[in-house]
Amino acid sequence: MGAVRTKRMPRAVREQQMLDAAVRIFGQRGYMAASMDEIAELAGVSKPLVYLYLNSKEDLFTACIRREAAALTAAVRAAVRPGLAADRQLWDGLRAFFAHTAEHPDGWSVLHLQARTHGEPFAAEVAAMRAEIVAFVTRLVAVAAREAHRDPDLPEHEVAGLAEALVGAAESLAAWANATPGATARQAATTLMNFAWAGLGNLMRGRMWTPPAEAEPA
Amino acid sequence: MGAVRTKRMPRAVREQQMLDAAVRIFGQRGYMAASMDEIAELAGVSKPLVYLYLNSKEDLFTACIRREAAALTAAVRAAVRPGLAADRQLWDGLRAFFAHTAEHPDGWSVLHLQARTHGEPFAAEVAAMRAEIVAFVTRLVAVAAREAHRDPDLPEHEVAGLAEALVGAAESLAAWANATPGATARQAATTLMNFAWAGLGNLMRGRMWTPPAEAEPA
Amino acid sequence: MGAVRTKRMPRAVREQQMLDAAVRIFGQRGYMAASMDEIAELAGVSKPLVYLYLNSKEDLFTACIRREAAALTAAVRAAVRPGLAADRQLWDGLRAFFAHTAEHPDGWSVLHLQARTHGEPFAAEVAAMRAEIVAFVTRLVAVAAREAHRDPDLPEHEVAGLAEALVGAAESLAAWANATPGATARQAATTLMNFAWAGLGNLMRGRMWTPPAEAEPA
Amino acid sequence: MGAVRTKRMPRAVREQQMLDAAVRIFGQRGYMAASMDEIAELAGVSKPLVYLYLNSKEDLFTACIRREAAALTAAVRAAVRPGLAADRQLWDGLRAFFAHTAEHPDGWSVLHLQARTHGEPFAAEVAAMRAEIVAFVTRLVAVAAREAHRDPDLPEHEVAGLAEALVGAAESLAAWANATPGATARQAATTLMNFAWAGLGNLMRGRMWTPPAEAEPA
DNA sequence: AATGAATGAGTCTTCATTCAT
DNA sequence: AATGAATGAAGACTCATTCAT
Repeated sequence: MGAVRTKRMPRAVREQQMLDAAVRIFGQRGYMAASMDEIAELAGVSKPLVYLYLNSKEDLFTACIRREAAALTAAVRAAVRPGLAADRQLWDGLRAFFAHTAEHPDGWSVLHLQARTHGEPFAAEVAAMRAEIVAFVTRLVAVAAREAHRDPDLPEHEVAGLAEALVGAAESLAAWANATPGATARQAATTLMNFAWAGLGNLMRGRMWTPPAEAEPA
Repeated sequence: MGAVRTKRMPRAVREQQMLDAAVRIFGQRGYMAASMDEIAELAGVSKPLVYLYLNSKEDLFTACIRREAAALTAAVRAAVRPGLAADRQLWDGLRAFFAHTAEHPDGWSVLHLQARTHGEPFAAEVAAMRAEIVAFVTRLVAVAAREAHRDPDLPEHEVAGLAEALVGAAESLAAWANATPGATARQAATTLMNFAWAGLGNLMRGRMWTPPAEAEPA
Repeated sequence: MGAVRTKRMPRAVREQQMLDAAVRIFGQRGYMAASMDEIAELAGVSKPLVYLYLNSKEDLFTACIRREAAALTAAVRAAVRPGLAADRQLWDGLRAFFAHTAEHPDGWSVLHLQARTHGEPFAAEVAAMRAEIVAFVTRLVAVAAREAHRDPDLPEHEVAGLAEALVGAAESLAAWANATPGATARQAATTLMNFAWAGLGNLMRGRMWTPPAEAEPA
Repeated sequence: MGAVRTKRMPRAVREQQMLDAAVRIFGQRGYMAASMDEIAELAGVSKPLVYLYLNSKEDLFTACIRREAAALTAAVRAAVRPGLAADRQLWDGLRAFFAHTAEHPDGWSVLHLQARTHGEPFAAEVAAMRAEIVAFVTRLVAVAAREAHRDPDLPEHEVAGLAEALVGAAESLAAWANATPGATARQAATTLMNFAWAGLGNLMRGRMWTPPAEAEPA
C-alpha cells in the first residue's frame, strides 16, 4: 500500500514525499489519529528517517500546514491581477481559491479542519495565512469604496467583520462545493459574488439594514 | 481542579455532570486528545462510573453532540416568532445564535470544530442539526422572495448555495466574535444582516452580479 | 435475557437460581471470562445479593463444582446395584455417567474443563470426586479378578494406571459423544465396555502385552 | 525472575524467546489469567516488542498452540517406523508421546487444557492436531485387523469411537504420569498397551462384550 | 430480603520516539 | 543516506467488590 521503497534520493525530494504522505494522512485521519508509522509507510521510508528530517510529529504537522498554506495563497495570488477592477480581482481570487481547495482536499482539510482543532502551535499558523487573506479582501473593499466615491465612514471594525464574514462564507462554500456532486468552483464563486458583492455595494451606498429599536430589559 | 467528589447522587444528575465535564474537555482538547481519565476527574467521579452510564468514548461524545445541538436549536427556535416579517425572524434568530455560542464556547467548539473533524458517526450528527438550520433559513428566503413579489425564478440549487453561504458566514462570525474582545452578539448579527440581507434583497430584485465573459482554454 | 426479577424468595431457592446461572456461565465462558455481572443478570438478581449469599467469585465457583460433582456421583451411584456382577455394575455406571454428562453439558464443562484449568483451589475439588470414581472402578477390577480366580498379583500401581486409563477414556468419550451428532450414551458405553472389559479380561488371565527388548543407549 | 534483558537480537531469535515465555505462562496460568506483562517480563523484553512481533494476545496464543502441536506430532512421527508391525508402531508412538509430554508439561498443558477451554479460534487448532493423531491410530487398527485376517466387519463409527477412547486414555495417562512421582513414560505406555491392545485383539477376533437385554420403558 | 450507586486495580493495546549500525 | 531493533508512557475499557439504604 505504501509507496515503493526507492533507495537513495536527495534530501529535498525525500522531504517532499514525506510531506505528501503526511498531508494525506493528517487530512484524512486528523492530527491525533494519524500515526507516524502510517505516514512513514505511505512515504515509503523508515520511521527514523522521518524523524531525522522532520524532527517530531508536531514539527511535521507544522511543516504540512506551512506548505499547504503557502500553496494556497500562491494559487490565489497568481490568479489576481492588481491592475483590474476590485470586483474582478475578488472574482478571480475566489475562483482560484475554490479551484485549489477542490484539487487539494487533503491540504484543505489540514488547513481548515485539522489545524484549527488543535491548540495554539497550529492554529496560529493558519491564523497567519487567514489574516493575510482577510487583509487582501479588506484592501479590495477599500478600493471599492473609493471607486464608489463613498466617504470612508464605514467604521474600521465593521469592515473587519465584513471581511471575516466573506472569508467565512467562502470557506464554508468550499466544503459545500467539495461535498456536493454537481457544484463547480465557478458556481461557488458566482454564488458568493452575488451574495457578497451586492451586499457590499449597498453598504457602500450607505443603505444599511437597521435593527429594530427594542425596549429590552437586562 | 476536579469537582469535589460529592457522594451518592441520582443517575440523571450524575449524567449531566459527566456531560458538562465532557463537553468542556472535548471542546478544549478535541475528541482524540481528550482522555476519559480527565473527563471523569473533572466530573468528580471515577472512570468506571462514566463507562457504566455512558458506555464508551464514542457514545459519550455522541451524547455531548446531541445535547449541545439540541440546546442550540432550542435557543434559536425560542427566539424566533413565526408571525413576524422575514428579516425580523432572521435577525432574532441570528442574535440568539450568536448569544448562545458566545455563552457556550465549549459546546460550540464541540459542534463546529470537533465533531466535524472526526468521521461519519459524529459528523452526521451535526449535519442533521445544520440541515435543520439551513432549511429554516431557506424558508425565510422564500418568504422574502414572496414579500418582494419576485417571480420564483431563483434556481433551486442557487438558493441552497446562498443559504449555505449565509450559515457559513454566521458560523465564521461566531468564532470571530468569540475571539475578538470588543465584539458582541448584537454587532455580529448586525454585520451579517447588512452583509446578507442587502445582498439577498438585490438578488430578489433581479440584480445579479455577472461574471466577465472569458476566453478560457480548457 | 436474564430471568425475570421475581421478588422475595427464600434464601435456599435464590441460591439454587444463582448456582444454575453460574454453572451455565462458567461452563460456557470459563472461570476467568465469566463475569459476576452476567451471572447476576442471568440469575435475575442484583450483584450485591450474589455476594451476600456466596461471598466471592472463588466461593461461587467452588460451590458450582461441589454441586455438580455431587450430582454426577449421585447419578452414577443411583444406577449401580452392588449385588450384580462386576461387568454389569461397570456397564450401568458408565451408562449413567454418559447420560448425565450429556444432559448437563455445562456442569460437565465446569468439572472436566474449567475447574482443571485453574489452580489448586479448584482442581483439588474435582480431584476428590475423580478419586472417588477411580476407587469405585478399582474395586470393580478387584472383584473381577476374584471372580476370575486370578492371584492378586497385578501390581498395585498397575491397577491404578488401568483405572486411570479407563476413567480417562470415559471422560474423553463423553466429550466425543456430546459433540458427535449420532452418538448416544448407550453407544459410548458399549464402545468403552468392548474396549476396556476385554482388555481387562485378558489381563486377568495373565495375557499381557510384552514390550520388545530394546538395546537403547542413554 | 524475568530473563536478563539481552540487547539487540535478530527477530527470529526474539520470537522464540517470546514463545518460550508465553507457553510457560499460558500453560501455568491459563489463557485468560496470563498477562501480557508477565509474558514480556519473562521473555526479557518490553511489552510493545511482543505486540510488534506477535500482534495480539490471541495471535500469541495461537502461535503457541501451533508451535507446540507441531513439536508434539513431530516427536511422535519421528519415533514411528512405518515398516514395522502395527503393535510395535503403536508402542513406539505412545512412548514418544508420553516422553514428549513429560518433557514439555507447559506445552502439553497449553494443548490439552488451555486451548480446549477457550472458544473456537483455539479449540479448532488443537482439534486439527488431534484429528491427525486419531487418523494415525485408526490406520494402525485397520492394519491390525488385516494382520489378524479379520473380515472388515468392524463398523466404521465403532472404530472411530475406539480410536477416540484410546487417544483419550493416552491423554489422561499423560497427565497422570506427569503428576505421579514414580511413573515413567515407559510404564504409561506399557499400561496402555495392555489395556488397549488386548481389548482390540479381542475385538479383532470377534469377541465383543454384549450388553444385557433390557426392558427399558421409553 | 434486596439494590442503586460507586470505585481501586488491573488488562490489552498503541504511539511517539531513540539507539546502534 | 537509511534502517532493524527496541521502549517509556499513556489510554480505553472491564471487573470483582463494597457502601448506604
